[in-house]
Amino acid sequence: MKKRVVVAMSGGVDSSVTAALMLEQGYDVIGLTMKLWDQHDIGISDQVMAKLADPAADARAVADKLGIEHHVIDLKNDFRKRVINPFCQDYFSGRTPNPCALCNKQIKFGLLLDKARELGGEYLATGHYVRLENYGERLLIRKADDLKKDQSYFLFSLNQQQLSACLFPLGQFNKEQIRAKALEFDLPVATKSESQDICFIPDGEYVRLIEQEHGTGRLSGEIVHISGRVLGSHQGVYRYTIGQRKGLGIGWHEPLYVVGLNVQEKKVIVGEKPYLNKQELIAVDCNWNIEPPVTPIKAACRIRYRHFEVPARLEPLAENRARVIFDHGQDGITPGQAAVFYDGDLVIGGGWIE
RNA sequence: UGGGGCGUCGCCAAGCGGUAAGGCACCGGAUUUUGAUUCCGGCAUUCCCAGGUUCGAAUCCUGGCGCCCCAG
Repeated sequence: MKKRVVVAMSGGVDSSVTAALMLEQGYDVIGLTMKLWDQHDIGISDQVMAKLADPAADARAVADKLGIEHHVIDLKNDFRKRVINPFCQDYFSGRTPNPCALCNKQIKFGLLLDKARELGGEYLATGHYVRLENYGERLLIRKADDLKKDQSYFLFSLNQQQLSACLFPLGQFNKEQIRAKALEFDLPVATKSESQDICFIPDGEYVRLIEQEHGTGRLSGEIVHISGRVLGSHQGVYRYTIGQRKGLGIGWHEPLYVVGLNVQEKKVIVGEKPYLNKQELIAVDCNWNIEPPVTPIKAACRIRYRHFEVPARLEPLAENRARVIFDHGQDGITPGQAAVFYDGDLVIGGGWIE
C-alpha cells in the first residue's frame, strides 16, 4: 500500500515539481490548493487581477497532467483573521509584519495540514527550499543546499508535531535544477516566472490595503531627526519601516534612514546610518526546535530574510522570550520581523523581534 | 539704504578666466516568497538678472534684484 502524501500546490513551478517528485518517488499523491483571499475583500482592481495567474487553475492543470487528484480548500476567512488582520495591526502599531512566516505557522502547516490529514495524507509536502533532518529524537529544519533560495528563515516557528508531517523534497536542489525538472516532466507551468511580493498584495501597494482597513484617512505627521530637528512630513507612520532609506524625500549631507517609529506622536524618526546599529534585541513568542535552553548559549541569529546569520549570545528569559546580544551590532533590527537562531545550517529556534 | 558677506540642479556643495566635481533627494533597472537594505544607470548647454571686458567668463568689471550679519 502506497503512502499517501498531500502536496500543497500553489500553481507555481516549485510546488508543481514537488508533486511530480512525490509521484516519482512512489507516493500516492493528492494535490491541494488554498484559496486565501478574495479580490474584492482586499481591494484588488480588475486590471491587476487580469494579469495574475489563477493558482487553482494552474495547479489543476498540473494535477491533470500528472494524473493526480486535486482539491481546493477555501481558507479565506481564516487567512483574513490570522494573517491579513495581524498584518494591518502590526503596521498600525509601528511594527513591520512578516506575513509569510505567520502564514506558514498558522495556515500552511496549520489548517492546510489539518485538511491534508483529513484527506488521508500521512505527509504534507511543500515546495519550500529547506531540508529536514533527524537529530536524535528531534527533527530540525536545515538550510537548503542552494543558499540563494534557502527559505528556512520562514519556517522557524514550526513545532515537532508539524515537522513530523512534513516533506520538503526540493531542499537538495537548486532553482535551475527544478526548472529543468519542470521541463522534463513537461509541466504546463514550467516557464512561469517567480512569484514575489506578498501574495495578498499582488500590486505591491500595501499602503492601499492598510489605509482601506483603517478607513479614517491619512495619518500624516512629522519626520524628525534623531537630534530633535523637524526635517519634513510624512503621510502615515505605517508607510515606513526601520532601516528604510528611500521615500523620505529629505536632502541631507548624507543618507538618512528610518531609525524609529512613534505611533502615538505620529513621528517618523530618522538618523544617519550609525544610528541604525543596535547591539541586542528581545525575541518574543520563541519556538525552540532544540531542547529549550535554560542558560545562555552561543548561536547565530538572522534578523531578516536574505541576510546571513551572525554570531550572538542567546539568553533565555521568562515567558518564552529571549535576549539576543550580537557579537557585533546589527543595522536595522525591526520589530515584527523574525529573529531566527541557527547552529551552522540548522534552525534551532526563533522568535519575533519586539 | 553706514559697513561686511553671499547668491551654482529640489537640498547641501566644489569651482576663483579655459569651456559645470561630489553628496542627498528623485526617477529607472537589477536583486528578493515579507517590509527594507544593497547594487547599477539617469539626472544643470548652464551658474540671481542685465550690460561690459576677453579668442574664451560661473569665475573679472558695472548696474540692478534678493538674502544674511554687524552697526545704527
